[in-house]
Amino acid sequence: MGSKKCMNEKCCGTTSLDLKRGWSLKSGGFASLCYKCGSAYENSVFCETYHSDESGWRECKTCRKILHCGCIASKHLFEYMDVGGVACISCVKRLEIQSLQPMQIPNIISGGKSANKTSSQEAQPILLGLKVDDETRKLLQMSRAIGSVPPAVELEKEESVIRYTENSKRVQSHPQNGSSSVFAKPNYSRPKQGVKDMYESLALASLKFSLTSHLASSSSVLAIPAQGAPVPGGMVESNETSKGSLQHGQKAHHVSPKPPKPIPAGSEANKGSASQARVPRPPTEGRGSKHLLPRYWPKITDQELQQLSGDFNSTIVPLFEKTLSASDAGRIGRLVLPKACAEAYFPTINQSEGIPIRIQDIKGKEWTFQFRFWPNNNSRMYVLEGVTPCIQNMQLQAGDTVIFSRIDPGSQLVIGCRKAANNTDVQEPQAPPSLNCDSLGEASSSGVNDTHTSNGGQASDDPQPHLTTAEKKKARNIKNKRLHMNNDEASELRVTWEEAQELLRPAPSSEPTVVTVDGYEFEEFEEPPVFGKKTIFISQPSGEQEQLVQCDSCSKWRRLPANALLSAKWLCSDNIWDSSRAACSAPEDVSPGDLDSSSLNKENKKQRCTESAASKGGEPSGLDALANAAVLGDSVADAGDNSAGATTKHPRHRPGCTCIVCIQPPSGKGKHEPSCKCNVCLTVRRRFKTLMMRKKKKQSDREEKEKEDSRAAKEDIAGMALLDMNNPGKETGGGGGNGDQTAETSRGGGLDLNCDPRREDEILAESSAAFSPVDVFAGQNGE
DNA sequence: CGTAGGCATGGAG
DNA sequence: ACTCCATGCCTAC
Repeated sequence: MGSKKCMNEKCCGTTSLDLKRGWSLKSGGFASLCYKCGSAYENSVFCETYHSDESGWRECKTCRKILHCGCIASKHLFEYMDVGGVACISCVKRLEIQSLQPMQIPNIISGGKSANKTSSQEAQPILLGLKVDDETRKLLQMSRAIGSVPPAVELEKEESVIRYTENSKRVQSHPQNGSSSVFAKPNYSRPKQGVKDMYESLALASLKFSLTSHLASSSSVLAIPAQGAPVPGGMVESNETSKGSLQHGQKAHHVSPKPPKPIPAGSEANKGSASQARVPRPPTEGRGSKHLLPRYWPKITDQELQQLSGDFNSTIVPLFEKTLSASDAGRIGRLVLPKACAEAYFPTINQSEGIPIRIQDIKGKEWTFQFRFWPNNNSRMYVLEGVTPCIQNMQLQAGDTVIFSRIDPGSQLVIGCRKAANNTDVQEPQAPPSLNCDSLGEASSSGVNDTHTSNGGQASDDPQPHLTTAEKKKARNIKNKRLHMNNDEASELRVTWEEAQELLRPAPSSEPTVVTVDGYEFEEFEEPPVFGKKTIFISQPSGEQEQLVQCDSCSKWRRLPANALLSAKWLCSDNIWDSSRAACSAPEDVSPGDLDSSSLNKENKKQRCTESAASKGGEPSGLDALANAAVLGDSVADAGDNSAGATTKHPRHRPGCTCIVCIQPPSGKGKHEPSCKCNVCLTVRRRFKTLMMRKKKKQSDREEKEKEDSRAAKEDIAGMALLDMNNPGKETGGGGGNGDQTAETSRGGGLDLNCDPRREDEILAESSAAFSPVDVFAGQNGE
């Protein structure tokens, strides 16, 4: 495979066959370019055989992008770069190799967009050296053989030395002539990420090297810090070698045993299973994968890679990965692509609208996304649009990782995923941690997925096996952002949680211990609660309570004893109380119409509830009242009270809704005993407690604020406060006030059934004159 | 009013 | 000082 010739007869290289692949085409594919003449050859037919063995990455002197890779062409490119020639396929502005004499130092090379930023700062070449002697080479080769040395630090046969100065200067020395070419990074005036990456890379090498140093403890060396120069992450220690490494041929000494920034892959490597080591793989070829942060390096095990390659019967080239942010995984469906990755591995786009791009998932299913960008601060922000279906298909959420790979030949892009090792950081507590992309099934390898985990690989040993430091930070970020929810969001969650509580049932086997708190009795259970099937409690005219439950299979409603405890999933066949109804084929206990109509509107329902309860002489309250409204009441209404007319108020109220509105009892009726332990009373007490706390807090806040503001425009402020009182929760004060009032008045002083539950509570808190849980019912009921 | 698109902003590195 | 990018915000539909 590797032996290719440039077909351009005028190519300066003539017979040499050094083509560099990775030039993206508008078609979405990639071309190979002769780095000498720039001739492009579609179909990436070159170099495949070299990728695995000769990968490495270099920085283009012109554009500063990381030209990478593993192909032999890039290695040659590197060599030419060493002698001053630059054939960067990324920046296009190639310097003819012949135009420079060997070792002519292209100190500042024009071309890169940041080239103009360079210049003046000619830092002394304080070096971070990477020097290898034969012994080291053997060691590294061994390490590489077991997968513990990232390609990023793989060796060149010529033992080129790559060094980085403190100020991001890069020095290369070439062993063949013993001299060095020094060229400044265009914007080395600031510590650039790319340099940090380099540091990390070297640090990684150092770490891994040290991890494998038992193989040859006496051998030489890797990362050598500069003279007193602090090395990011403190991964290497200063050493005299730094001076030595200035001069080619001088051996660097010594490996710093001090681990660099924790790069978990390293620790994995330490586990010895090379093929399963989740090693961050440095950028494969791609135009200008410059400064591709290690966090984006695809972390995939050799085993995964092999398996996936096998699955696809092709060569899989992991490109990059990204941990999904909240917005990536959100409903907007926009996945922000790291700029460097987008520019390196995706087709070049010139229009903001971008292009549709087709990406396969592991199953071979093809997704089409819109690959586009937005102008952003003189730069671009690349996004993939329309990813929601794919994300959902893979059941990914924030904190999980998507991995982009490429299938060769053909350059088909593949998207895979890796679930966060511990979703509890960012996900709901009940979500079990998962390492697999369920939707991707077993074929999760190839960097595209986490096959090894599904194969019972080593990941299970390591709580956070594959997370890089950056990822952990990101995870923390996500976590923090989640924690930094504003009050509104928190309220939303509270509501959800309260709703969830309605589904909690005591464990069947557990007996409650009754404790009294503030005069209220609570049942405590030894066993954790279980989620039960949501049911509707109803009261028979006889006063007997029942509950209605809907079959998860046929959706028919069944009447069950009130004390029946149901699992979250319930089928007719589970009806042990009524064998005649223990099959889906049995007629429904309650007509669907009753239930459907019950979801119409609350106001109607409330009225119906009142009417039906009154007419039946019962004293339903709370959930019972709701249930009656939902079932019996609706029946009544359907039979004779359709004239009431449906409104759109409070459409969320449905059978089983336990909001404070729905569970209120009819006016003047249904007062329970203070010690009543029914669901309604417990719920009300709980809510009452919350209300009081909020009220107190709100009052104190308000008082404080009023104290501050009272000096200025007292009357106006008072007016505003009055408005606020009238419109609690309204951020925009004035406008809606009258309308709301009118609405409420028209409902006879009742509640706005459309109101936000949070507001609902506030209204309750402020409108309830008497603060007994039971009176909360009555108080809001227009009495 | 809800949603989506597009851009702006600001924190982090 | 600068870039990147997560997310907020505004506007149009």
